[in-house]
This record gives sequence, structure tokens and C-alpha cells, in this order.
Amino acid sequence: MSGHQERPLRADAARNRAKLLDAATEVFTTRGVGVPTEEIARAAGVGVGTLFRHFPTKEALLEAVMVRRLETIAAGVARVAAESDPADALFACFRLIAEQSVGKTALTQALAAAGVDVHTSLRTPSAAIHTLLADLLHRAQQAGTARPDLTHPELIALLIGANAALEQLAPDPTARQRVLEVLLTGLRPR
Amino acid sequence: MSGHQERPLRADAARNRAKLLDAATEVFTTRGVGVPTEEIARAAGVGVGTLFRHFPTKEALLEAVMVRRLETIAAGVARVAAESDPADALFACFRLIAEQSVGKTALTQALAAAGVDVHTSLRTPSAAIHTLLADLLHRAQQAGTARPDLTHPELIALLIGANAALEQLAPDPTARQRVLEVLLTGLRPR
Amino acid sequence: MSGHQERPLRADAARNRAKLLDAATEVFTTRGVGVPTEEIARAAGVGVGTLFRHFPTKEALLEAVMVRRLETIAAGVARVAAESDPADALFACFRLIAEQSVGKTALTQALAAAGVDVHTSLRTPSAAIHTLLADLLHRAQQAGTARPDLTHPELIALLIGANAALEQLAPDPTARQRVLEVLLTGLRPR
Amino acid sequence: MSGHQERPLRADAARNRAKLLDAATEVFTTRGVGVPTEEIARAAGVGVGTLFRHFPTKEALLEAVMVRRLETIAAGVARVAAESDPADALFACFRLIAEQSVGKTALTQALAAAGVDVHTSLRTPSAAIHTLLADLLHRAQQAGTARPDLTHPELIALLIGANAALEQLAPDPTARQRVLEVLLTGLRPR
DNA sequence: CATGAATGAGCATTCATTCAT
DNA sequence: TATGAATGAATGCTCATTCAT
Repeated sequence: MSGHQERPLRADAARNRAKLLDAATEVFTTRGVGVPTEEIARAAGVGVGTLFRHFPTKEALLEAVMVRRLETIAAGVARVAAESDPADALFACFRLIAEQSVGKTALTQALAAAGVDVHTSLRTPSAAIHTLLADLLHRAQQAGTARPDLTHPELIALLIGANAALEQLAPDPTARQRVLEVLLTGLRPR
Repeated sequence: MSGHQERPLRADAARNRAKLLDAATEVFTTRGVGVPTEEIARAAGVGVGTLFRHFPTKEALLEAVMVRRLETIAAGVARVAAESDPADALFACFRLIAEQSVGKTALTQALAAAGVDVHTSLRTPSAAIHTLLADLLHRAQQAGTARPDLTHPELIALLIGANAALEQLAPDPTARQRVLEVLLTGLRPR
Repeated sequence: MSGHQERPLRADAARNRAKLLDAATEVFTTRGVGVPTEEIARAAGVGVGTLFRHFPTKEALLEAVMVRRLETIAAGVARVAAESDPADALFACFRLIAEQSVGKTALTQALAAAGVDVHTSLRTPSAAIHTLLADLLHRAQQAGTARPDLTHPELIALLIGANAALEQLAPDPTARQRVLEVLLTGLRPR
Repeated sequence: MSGHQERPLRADAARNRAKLLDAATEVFTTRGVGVPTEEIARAAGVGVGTLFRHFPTKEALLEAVMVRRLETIAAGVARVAAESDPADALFACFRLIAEQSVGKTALTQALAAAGVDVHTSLRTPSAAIHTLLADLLHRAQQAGTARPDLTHPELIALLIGANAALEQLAPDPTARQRVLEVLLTGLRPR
């Protein structure tokens, strides 16, 4: 499915790759994309060389972080979509995605990227999310629980907006909750 | 209130300052905050030296750009607030602020900054906006046109979210319009 | 004549540019092309930043060094060609060029580059040399002082060979002299 | 004479050593000495670790390549020297050595190194060549076929020069031939 | 012994800021 | 005072060499 011939990676190499992804997620998330690669390597407990062996470019590392996030989201959405009442699934998923905002900048960027241009590696997971959401939107509209005029790109934009909004309220669950309610209310038919 | 003794600038100095602010706004907005100071100076038609005479730091320049944006917004909000029916003014202002999203990254950051931490120089204009909005929210809630449980920080978060959402839809006015409707609907009482 | 709009460079900037070229010539020549740019900057008494302001790339610096060398050679050849008896000018010039071998690696590379591919900036000076030499060869052949079957590319190759040979004998003038004699003898008709 | 106790290598180890030498010769020759060791290992079909087991240093590998080249040349020279008429053997050998220039940089360096300084391991094979050539030169001078004033170091320098010259004309046999004639003519007494 | 992952010093290059002109 | 050249710390990335598997 991927273009590369991915040989199954030695145990320790896989461990390091994972450590790097975790560290990068953490660091990019809390301190922005500007942090030196060396810091990320240190945070992962490996040398820079190792980082660059696994990810040929800083950008490639960021991309990998985003891919993983998107895949996690896609999986969550798929699960929730399967388990929920079609009429409500859209709302549950919206909640789910929006709440992922813990990872501030990086994820927002990831989602934004999922919108348009996008590097090749992000295509697959973001397409998966898009397909699922398009389907959920359609069903909710059929069930009369979502505004019938809302389009898919608008839904995505609103998700990104929700994300941005929730980031602002990170430490206050009540506030986050209310903001989500506002948004979900807005999605309903008038 | 400000720490500096601000003597009136010589005419050409003032002109340079303005050219720099305009150029910086344009450049930060279209190409992000990462652009070299030299590019901004070039865009303004002056040397780097001049840039640093007016703004001791790149950060100070960014700050000045944001201050000006916030002041523009504050003025707009004040005007709309004065002219509108108290019951609807909140919604008109929400629209107004959210639509400023044309300047992508920089403004979003500016608004985000207006939310919490914030450098000293941003305090004043953002406080102005906050005061106005708090008042408008209160009035709308009195008039029964806004959810009574919505708090001020939540409103701000939603504005930032709206901004982020609209950025995604920059070239499509219909979509932008509908997304705004969704958000405004959500602000109304159930 | 050059593609760039070359504005006349401030006095100190010109001085630094010259210092850099001199230092680079010296350092590349004595220690090879592998030396860190920082060493060259230090040898020139400037910061790395200055080096990169004048030459956008290490390669560009090397190129500039070679251009200057080729121009010096071209000038010398032109002078000697003008002053000498047509029948002997070729030999005088051959001597002149071959003796430039003091600058080991770099010059050899420069001459080699003058042979084929070559970056654009080297084209002009090396073309000048080629034109002059082609002419001198032709005249010497007319005068019967050079092998009639020798072609221009062969002459160039022999020059490069002479250079390489003389480099080996750097400290021994007698030996250098004799090697040159061998080569010049070889150039004569049998 | 050598410092190491050279125990006979196991069959596969010997095979690997040979593969490495071949690959290194090829790669150094075609792409310069700058290529990463890993590329050489890959070209040889082994891991880097193996490379470094056989040659403790990149430099050691280069040295080994050069030794082998020199030994090949020495053998060729010895054979030609034995088979030829003493009066002409020098010229035949000159041709032979100069023509080895196919391997550009590396061999030139090897020969250059054979000239002076030289790492210990190169001493033996280059001494062999030197002895043979000194002898051939002497005989040719006795036979009156070489300039009587030519010294051994000069001969070596000319060989290196010949090499450099022929490299320039790699694809053109006629030109190579003529350049060699020029050089050999120069070696003759006037 | 072979492998290839890990290491980290080293290098080219950028860019905010200072300062001579 | 404006200019743009100079500065040098900081950064992404490479590659010879080591070492766990």
C-alpha cells in the first residue's frame, strides 16, 4: 500500500523509532515546530544521527508525527461511527476529533494540512477521515439531525475551528464542554 | 501608562515606521513569521538598520503589527457596538472580528495572544476589545439573544475558532457565510 | 558583460572581498578544497557571515578563486603573445602557464575545468585562454616550430600534464627547468 | 619486513576483502575519494562493519587500493622490462604506466603519493617501481635512446604529468596517442 | 564473524542584531 | 539618521567509526 519496501525493522531500531515519534510529538506539541532537532533527539534519548537515520529530514519527522495523529483519529472515528446510532454518530465524532486538541500547534497544522495541499504521506490517513466524515454527515442529514445545507468542507473547517477554540481553554473542562455544545448546537437544523 | 516617553517622530521617520508596519503586516501575513527581517525591510523599501532603529527586535515588530490589528478591530467593534441594536450587536461584532481572518497566521496568533499571556504592549488594545465584548455579551444575554450560560473566555475561544475555520475557506464566500451562521446559531439560546 | 548588475561595492566591502579571495586562494592551494569555510574566513580576518555574504556558497568561492587565476593567466598569455616572436610565443606561453603550478590542486582543477564542462562563470576567462592558445598554436605550426599534427585539445592536455609534473618538483628549479625542456622539445616537429 | 603477523584469511573473509578492494577501486575511481564508506560497502555487497573489520580506516582502504594498483603496475613494468630491448624498454614502460590513467583521481593520487611522502605500506611497491624505472632509465641513457641529463625524479614527474594529460583525453584514443608521442619524443636526446 | 543501527563531532549555511560608513 | 556590510551563535544534516544483535 505504501510505496516503500518496508522491511520489518530490527527490534531496537523499532524501539528507537517509536521513542523518536513520541518525543517529537511531545516536543513539537509543547514547544512548537521551531525546536532544534537535537533537542528532540535528546528527549528521545538518542543521538541526532539516529534521528536522521529514521527520518531523513526534520520535515519528514513532523510529517510522521502528523500521520500517526491522523491515523489515531481515523481509527477513533471509525470505531465511534460503527458503534453509534447513525443520527448521532456525526456529533460523537466531532467531539472526539475536536477534543484531540491537546496537541496544540502540530495537530492543528495536521488537520489544516488534511484540508488541502498535503504531502503524499498524509493523503491516505486524511482521506480515510474525510470519507468517514462525509458519510457521517450524509447520514445525519438523512436522519434530520444535521443542517441539510452544510457541506463537507464546511464541516472540516468547523472541526479545525473547534480545535482552535478548545486549545484556548485547555485547562478548563467546563468551558471546553460548553464551547463544544455551542458548536454542536450550531450543526443542528434550525 | 506606557513606559516610554513618546516624542513625535519626524515626518520621514513616521513615514518609514508606517511603511515598515505595512510591509511587515503583508509579509508576516502571507508568508508567515519565519521570513528574515531583511525581506521585510526590503518590502518596506528601507535598510535593515532602519527597521531595527524603529523596532529594537523582530519580536517587537511583530508585536507592533498585532497591536495595530487589535486597535483596528477594537475601533470596528466600538463603532458597530454603538450603532447596533443591543440585542444584535454581539452577533454583528462576532462576524466582524471573525472575518478579519484574511491575514492568516499572524492575526490568529494576535488573537490567541490577546487571550492569555500577552506582552505588555498588547494588553491595552486587547483589554479594550475584551471590555467591549464582555459588555456586548452581557447585553445580549439580558436581551435573551445569547445563551445565558456562555462566559466571556468561551466567547473569545469561539472567536478564535471562527477565525481558524474561516481561514480554511478563504476563497469561498458562500461556505464562509454558512460556517458563520452555524457558529452564530450556536451562540443563541436553545 | 556579466549577467549581474554589479553595483560598485563599498570600499570596505571590496577590501573584504579581496581579503577573502586571497585567503581562499592560499588556503585551498596549500591545504586542499576540504578546509572548513570557517578557516578561510578566519584566515581572511572576517566572520563566516561575511564570507557567505560575498560568496553564496563554498563552491561559488572556489569558482571565484579559479576565475581570478584564469584571468591572471589569460592576461599573462595575452601579454607574452603580443610581445614575442610568433614562432616562439607558443613556447613562452606554455612555460608561463605551466609555471603557475605553484597553486597545486586548485589550479590544476581550474585548468582541468577549463577543458570541458565548466560552470558558467569560468567560461569567459577559459574561453579567452583557449582562443589565444589556439591562435598561438596555429602560428607556431605555420612558422614550422610546432608539430603540425598537434591539435588544440592535445595542447591543453599537455599543459595540464606539465602542471602536474611541475607540482611534483616544486622545490627544485633545475628539475622543473629540465622537465619543461622535455615537454617543449616534444612539441617541436620531429 | 611488515609489522603485522599476517595469518591466512578464511576463504570467505578473503573473498570479502577482494570484493571490497574491487568495489573501492571502482567507486573511488569513478566518483572520487569523497564517497561515503557506506556506499563502498554497498557496492561490495557487504555491511559497513565488514568493511571496517578489514580496513580499520577509510584511509587504510584507500591505501590498500593504491598498493594493489602499484603492485599491478610494478608487475607490468617488470614483465615489459624483461621482454623488451633495453634501448626501448623505458619507452614501453612509460606508455604502460601512463595508460593506466583510466582510473582518474585515485591513481593519480597513488602515483603522486608514490613520489614522495607516502605511507609505509606504499613504500614497498613504489620502491619496486622506482628501482625498475631507475634501471630502465640508466640503460636507455647508456643506449643513447634517452636524454642523458634526465634524472629519475624528473622521469617520475613526467609520468605523473603524462597521466594527468591522458586523463583529459580519456575518450579520444588518437589524441591520447599523439600526446604520448609528444612526451616520448621529449624524452629522446636532442 | 557479519550486519547495520547508533553515535556525535564536524560542516555549510542562515539570520537576528550591531556598527562603520 | 539611513544604509547595508559584518558578525557569529545556532541549526539541519553528513559520515567515519563503534557496538549491540
